[in-house]
Amino acid sequence: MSNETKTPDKFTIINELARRRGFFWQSYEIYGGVSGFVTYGFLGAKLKQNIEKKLRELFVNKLGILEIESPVISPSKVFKASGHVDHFKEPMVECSKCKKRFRADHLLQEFAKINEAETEKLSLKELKEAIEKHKIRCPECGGTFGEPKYFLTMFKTTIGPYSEAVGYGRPEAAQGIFVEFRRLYEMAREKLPFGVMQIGHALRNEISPRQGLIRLREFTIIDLEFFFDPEEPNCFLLKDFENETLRLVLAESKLRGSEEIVEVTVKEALEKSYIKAEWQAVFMALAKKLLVDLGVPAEKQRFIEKLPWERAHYALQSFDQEVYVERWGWVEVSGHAYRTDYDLKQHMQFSGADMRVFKEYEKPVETEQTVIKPLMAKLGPVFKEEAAKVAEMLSEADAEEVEASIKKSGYYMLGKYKILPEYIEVMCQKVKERGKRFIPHVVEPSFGSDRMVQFALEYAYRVKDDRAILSFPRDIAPIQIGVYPLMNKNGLSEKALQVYKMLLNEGFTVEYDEAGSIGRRYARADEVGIPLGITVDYETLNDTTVTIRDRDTWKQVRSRIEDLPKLLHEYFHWKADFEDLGKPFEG
RNA sequence: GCGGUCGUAGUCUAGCUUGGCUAGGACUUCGGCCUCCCACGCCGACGACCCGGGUUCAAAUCCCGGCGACCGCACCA
Repeated sequence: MSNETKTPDKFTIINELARRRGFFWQSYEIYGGVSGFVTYGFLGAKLKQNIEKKLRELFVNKLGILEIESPVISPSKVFKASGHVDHFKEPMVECSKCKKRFRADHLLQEFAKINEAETEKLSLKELKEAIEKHKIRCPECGGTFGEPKYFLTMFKTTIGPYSEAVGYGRPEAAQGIFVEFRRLYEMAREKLPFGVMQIGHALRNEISPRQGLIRLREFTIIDLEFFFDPEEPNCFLLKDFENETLRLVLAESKLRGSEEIVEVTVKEALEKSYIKAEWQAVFMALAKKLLVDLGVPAEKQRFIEKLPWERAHYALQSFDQEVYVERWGWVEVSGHAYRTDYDLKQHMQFSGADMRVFKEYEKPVETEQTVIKPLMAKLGPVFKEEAAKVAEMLSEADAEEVEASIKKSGYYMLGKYKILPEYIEVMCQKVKERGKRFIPHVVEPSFGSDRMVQFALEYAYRVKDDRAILSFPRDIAPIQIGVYPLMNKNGLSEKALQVYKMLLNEGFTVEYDEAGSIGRRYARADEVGIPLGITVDYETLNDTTVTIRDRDTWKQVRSRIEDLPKLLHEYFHWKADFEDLGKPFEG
């Protein structure tokens, strides 16, 4: 604990509030705590669920997205194929004198002026040699460096009792979707475009995670893989979103050293090809809307384009959606990557499974093709045991090239084999193609669930009369309604409990509180962001009306108990405002 | 992982220099009183020296190690 009398910043206050009221806290506290792991209390868990629900409402239903759940542990092959084993690591060297660690490639870039594209290709051995060749010493103390070593940011484990069966904890949920592509495509009734989403835990062994919910070693990721035909890249929802504005920081600005924000409509962004894929632009517009719905104003959001060397290995173009927070400035909340056919192609290559889809032409295309037919009766006697091999090579050879060569010089050199005209028959074959096979392209919006929780808290937090209030949008508040007897006697609590039970049966998330003064209970409720408070007072006993209190304005209205279910359902579905809930009441 | 600062109830903190503690206070929480609508007041209760080792008759206090936090460096495909 520091002695400084600095006033704590918003992040500190929110994390303290979160811990005190049970939104979330660092896990394993009784053993001293481990950074990068967090436990959500029931308020936090509920808030997170509500945020995820909100995302589902926006992304899943309208687009017919299929939601799945796949394992966290995968066999090593999956992440070898995906490229993570190769890319999800950093070469580090340690100074033998002061023990400081540096990125080996960064040292070469800085002190030997070797560019990034080249340092990336170097092996550990080559890195070591390059460091020695350029006589690079520790920039801190001038000491020499030890052997370069990779730091792998994936969690590694073994599957079953055999240590050679290496498994990895997934650093993203996307691969769980790609590896199941064939089955999922079938479930999507073999039609493009379609999307698959999953919400689940992911693991990254961060070197030093210390920013609360912003950087965790185990976190909840939401990956949505949207598959489409690159020849039909049009988005059928574009009309609905083309006039939405996006605030972009383009790579070209960043190259000029500027973080200038250009504000354009979705339509303009596509016309000026700031964004390459229509679907990606629409997902970005949806992502912006999601964060607005979570309470983050549009002007506190931006999309920043990644420079080529900043991009993940799979991405052709990618934008990070960032939210401005007081403590750290702009922080990523979602990534929007155009992954092309990279992942499916890799898995196709590594697994041998065919990841292509079949697309039928409107009319079958008939083409005439020149085909070489090897005549085994001739090849056999000439090439003996090599005849089969020659025949195979022939059928794979370019027929037109063979034909041309024979016409020109009377023979064709197939590698070291001399092919004479009589060995083959050149035929003209009519081929009817009904369609073609191709690997779909993918755009991926990917959200950090925990960060959305953090940002929802940050933007919900305000102070009124020295009291903390979490002004969550009403549909993500963990608790919807508080029910309070004005006093704890004369039958008020019995009546309040009736109201409480009635609202529970109506499906609301309700809390009953009779402890302490009414003002204290309102304050407690404000602090966890309960939008409405219902108070049973002496008038209730006469005319069965109660007061309803608004968290944000502290205003109150009066309504009949029997009208509550209808009014409240409307309120929480944004079909009614607070003023519509009853007659104004002065306490 | 390195360097600096630091670790006392749910929270904020006093005590540490110079060892003597039955560890003090405030807020919160819980129980009670008060016709009580914005953390009112009054009575009462629960609750802590980060962990381990050492020095000592005696350790919250001194020493060593570990763990954790904050800030900076590095890292964040």
